[in-house]
Amino acid sequence: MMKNKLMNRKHVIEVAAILFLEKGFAYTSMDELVRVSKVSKSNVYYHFSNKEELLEAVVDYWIAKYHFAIEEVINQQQLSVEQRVTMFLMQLAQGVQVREFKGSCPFITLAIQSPAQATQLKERIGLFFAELQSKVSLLIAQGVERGEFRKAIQPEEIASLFITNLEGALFIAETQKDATIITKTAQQFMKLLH
Amino acid sequence: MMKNKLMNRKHVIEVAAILFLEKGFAYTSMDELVRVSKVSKSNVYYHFSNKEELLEAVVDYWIAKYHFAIEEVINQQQLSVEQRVTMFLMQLAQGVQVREFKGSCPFITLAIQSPAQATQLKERIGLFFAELQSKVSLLIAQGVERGEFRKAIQPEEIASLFITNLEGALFIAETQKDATIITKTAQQFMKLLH
DNA sequence: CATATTTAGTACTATATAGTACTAATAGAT
DNA sequence: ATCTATTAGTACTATATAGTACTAAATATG
Repeated sequence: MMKNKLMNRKHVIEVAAILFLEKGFAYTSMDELVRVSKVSKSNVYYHFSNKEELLEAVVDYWIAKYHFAIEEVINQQQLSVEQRVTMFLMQLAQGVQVREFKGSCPFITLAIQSPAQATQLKERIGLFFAELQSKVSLLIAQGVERGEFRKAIQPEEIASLFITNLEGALFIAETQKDATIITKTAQQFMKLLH
Repeated sequence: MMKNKLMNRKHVIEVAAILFLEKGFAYTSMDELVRVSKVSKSNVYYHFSNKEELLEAVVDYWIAKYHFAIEEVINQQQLSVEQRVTMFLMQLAQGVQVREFKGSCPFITLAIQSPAQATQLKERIGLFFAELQSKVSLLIAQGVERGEFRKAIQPEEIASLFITNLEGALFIAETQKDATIITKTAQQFMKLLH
């Protein structure tokens, strides 16, 4: 059954990653995780000494997943900035729909649901957004260089705006149960940069 | 002690409104609410048959509070649209700081933390944003009429963008513990409309 | 093969906490 | 003055659930 070491660990994280978003961290019991993942409780606690440690692993999982997805689209230099952004947002919108409009932004959703003492976790999420900011800045700068956006555009400031806009779109999509708003608002936004 | 009927009810809602945002709905016990509010447990349950009913009252409280604050700034017709928007955002930013960067947007924060079965509550919050959207549309349209924004601006679409941007700014402010981003991004945003 | 790591299973404990049941006092309204 | 609505207090129950303790088996690794 066990193909390779730590297979259960990874599986538990993946199941928890979905459950924590769809049902909420506080509303997901370890017993339910055991039931859904089909991994024994003793083994779950063998890998994670408590629920909060599992939550940290879940946050790391989402960060790694997003980092990977972001790098993948950014590196497709043959595409326009607008095309790459749209591609990425379509992935996000799909994820939101798959999760039935729950946990549209995994990071802020988990940060909000985490217990007050989980400061470490919140810092890591803060760092993620700081890194995202610089990546988007470079992308916007590239858009300006390539003539996609007008010259007056300040990459840093517009990157900040882009991210806040995206985050808001994710949560509004959640409340309105409409994932199209994610790509639509970004399209509108980029129109303002032409 | 009791000045007027239902004084405790109101007081409990106000205390819960803060506790639910600062500590989280799931992490706020009814015992703590009793301790902080200094209202007896029996009386709390006299007014609210369970915790979820209290949560609904809290959401209604925030909706009423925001509606009032929004109407108040919108109606100051002698001010420019930009001035009114900035005024309102400064109020929001102050609230975020007072709550120490917790629950920057009360509605989405509470919606995310509410139990899965609280569908009613989520619908009410969805409605709030729909109403907000039409109010902001009118305001943007006024900005175009008055020549503050360029003529090509489409009020509906830009209102949607403005709201997503604001929501995102609130949550990014929370993760970065920096409230200035709320007014800054809005300023940047409105620059794009000139 | 021998040893360490990973896994399952079962039963259990401890604790937090939502909610109840009662009595009795106080305030408001008519 | 009387009746109803609101309040406090105290003690209690029921339950969910995080985490533990143990045994034993299966798998990986050197």
